[in-house]
Amino acid sequence: MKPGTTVTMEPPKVRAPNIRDVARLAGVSYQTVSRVLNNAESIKPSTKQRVLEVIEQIGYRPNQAARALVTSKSRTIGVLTSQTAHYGPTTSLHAIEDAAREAGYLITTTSLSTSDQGSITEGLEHLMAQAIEGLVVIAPQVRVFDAFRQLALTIPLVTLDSTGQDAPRSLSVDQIAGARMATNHLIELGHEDIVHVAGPRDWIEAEARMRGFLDAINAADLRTHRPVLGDWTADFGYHVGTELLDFRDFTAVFAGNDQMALGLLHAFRNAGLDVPGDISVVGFDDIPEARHFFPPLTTVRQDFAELGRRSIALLVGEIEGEEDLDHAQILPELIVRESTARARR
Amino acid sequence: MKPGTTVTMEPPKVRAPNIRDVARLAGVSYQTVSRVLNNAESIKPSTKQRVLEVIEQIGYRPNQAARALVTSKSRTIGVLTSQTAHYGPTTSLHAIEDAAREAGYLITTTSLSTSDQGSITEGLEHLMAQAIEGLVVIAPQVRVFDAFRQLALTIPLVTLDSTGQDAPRSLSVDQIAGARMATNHLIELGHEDIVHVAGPRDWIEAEARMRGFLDAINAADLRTHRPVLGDWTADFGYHVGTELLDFRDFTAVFAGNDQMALGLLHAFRNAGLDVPGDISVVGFDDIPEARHFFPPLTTVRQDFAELGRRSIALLVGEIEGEEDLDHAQILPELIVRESTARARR
DNA sequence: CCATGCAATGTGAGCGATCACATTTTGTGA
DNA sequence: TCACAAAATGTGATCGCTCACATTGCATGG
Repeated sequence: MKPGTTVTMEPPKVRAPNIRDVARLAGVSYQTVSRVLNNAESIKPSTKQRVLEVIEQIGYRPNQAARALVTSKSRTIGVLTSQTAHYGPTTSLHAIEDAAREAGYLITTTSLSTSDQGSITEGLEHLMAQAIEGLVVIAPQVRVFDAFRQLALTIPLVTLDSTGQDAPRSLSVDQIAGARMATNHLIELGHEDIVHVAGPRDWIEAEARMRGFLDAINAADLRTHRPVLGDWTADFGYHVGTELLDFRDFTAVFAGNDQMALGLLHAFRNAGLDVPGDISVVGFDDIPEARHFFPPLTTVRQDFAELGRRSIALLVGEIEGEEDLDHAQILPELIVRESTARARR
Repeated sequence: MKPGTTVTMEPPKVRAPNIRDVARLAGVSYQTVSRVLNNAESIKPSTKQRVLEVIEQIGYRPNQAARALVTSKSRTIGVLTSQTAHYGPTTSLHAIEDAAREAGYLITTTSLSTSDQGSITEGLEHLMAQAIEGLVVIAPQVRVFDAFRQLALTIPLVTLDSTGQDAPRSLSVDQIAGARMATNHLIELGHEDIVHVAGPRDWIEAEARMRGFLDAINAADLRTHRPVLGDWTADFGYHVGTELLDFRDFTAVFAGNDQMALGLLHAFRNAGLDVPGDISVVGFDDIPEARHFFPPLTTVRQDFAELGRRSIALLVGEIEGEEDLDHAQILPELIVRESTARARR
């Protein structure tokens, strides 16, 4: 085999303007230009003006790599998210991007297709290779914390989780309260046999909703079966709905999210049952489509955008060493529509 | 120099190890370490091995900023996306992230909350400030191209659009064909009065679907009203569905996406109409929930993940100067479920 | 009129890597 | 045995910027 012939293409002569080009054209030193770029104080307004004009004129853009190299600050925040196209995480992500951009930070996202330890570690490594200054974990699974600890990472971390106790810094919608609200709503309607279709085992959110459900059940001195563990999809809701009808007696279902609720509605309809006449169904999230389900879904609304914004506020605060950060939980809201009614007796 | 005389008691800085630390510990020059990092050819296996061991041992991570500075390559791809939590764009985005990571590129995303020219330009500027080497535009609106041209950007661009003619490099699901398939399906069922509820005016995808619809209508010598322009949401579908019933005669609706179709189903059901008995409805996208709508929705499936993967293949190919890139359109697929039936006469 | 002090601006060094080229080591055939 | 090319490794310069410190300009007061 021939030795690797490295095809070195002649780089175009057109080099991007640098700080010295600006300095020369403005008739100042490069340090003065640097001061203008960094809003230093002792700069004569007329000088600043002149420099800014040159920058504008030649379309100068500061080289972030050079800046990052010398300051060892990347101004980049990493986001680790699970690879789901769900409404909640996506909405939060958009809000995070907006908020970060506004705070002058850059976002790099890595999504996890699988939730095994290996891919989590790999995703984290990928982000760390970019020298991120902070990390946001959306829809976190418990294992993320293990991976984080294992890598002995020291950057600030904010998780959009639920319990607020696993991670030192976390932020969340109070999902336990939300689940309690949903369950109590059913209890108040007279339901005594309520099934909970939960999310996957290792999702913190799933666990919190389950806990809220069980809290409410216990407080009302009711009994229940062990919650069914699902995968958040409508398909799962449909299948479990079909199966449930075969071997369980119940008058209401509290689904861990709206998609699974949709599948349940489908299954019950197929079986000739009326919702809410025969069975009441409650979801969680209040995705924009929930009000157009048949019947329109009673669910728990979460403010995902607010969650995203606050997570960045928290993280940036921590990166920049501020005190008194706002960790308060966000309260969800019960939205009663037409999928719930008094229990038949 | 005399060994032993210099007591190296440097104050242990909390500095991350650099290439020279590795070199010293491995007993080679920094250049050799660099060669190992970049998989250069002429490295003795034993040397390489030793260097890799040191790297592993002290947890050395190459500094991307320094590398980017000297190579003027950021290995970063920007993604510009609209701030919607919709299934399609989100799925593509995840696929893009995966594919990019695999190709050794980093993704930074910017989402546009509004679609005015200003915010598009701002979003592009934000990405350019990171020296991105390529740009992927998801769910592009026509104005993005104007902004791109106006900034006189010279980096490779791939758009996940539909028509494939506005941009020099674009990749798409053949949405015109998809819309034609959906419409022909209705025509074959004997429908003669078909309404199209389209997406927003400045979305290329909306336009392509509209064009496919009109093509099919014309080919069948049918007449139709001017399509209604919507906003992709279920809410809009619901409202327009209610209004349509008041002043138009039709037996079928082709909705620009599944969400609007869901809203239409809701509106028709509210009016006491049966789908598909009285009215047939077709959607577009095949979101995972579509099969659980009431009734399960006939729709056009797009392979969003494949689209995302191919967009990165295309972009990376272009960045690295390859030839023979695959621009072939991806064919969508008609999924017939229960929301369509023969026209009543 | 000059020492003083502060505001404004300039100079040299270096962040951590790669590039181009220089140098040493190794392998080969005459 | 030795010239000599190829393989392996080393040295100096440099990317664009910020840092720490040095220098200049200019009003002020004694």
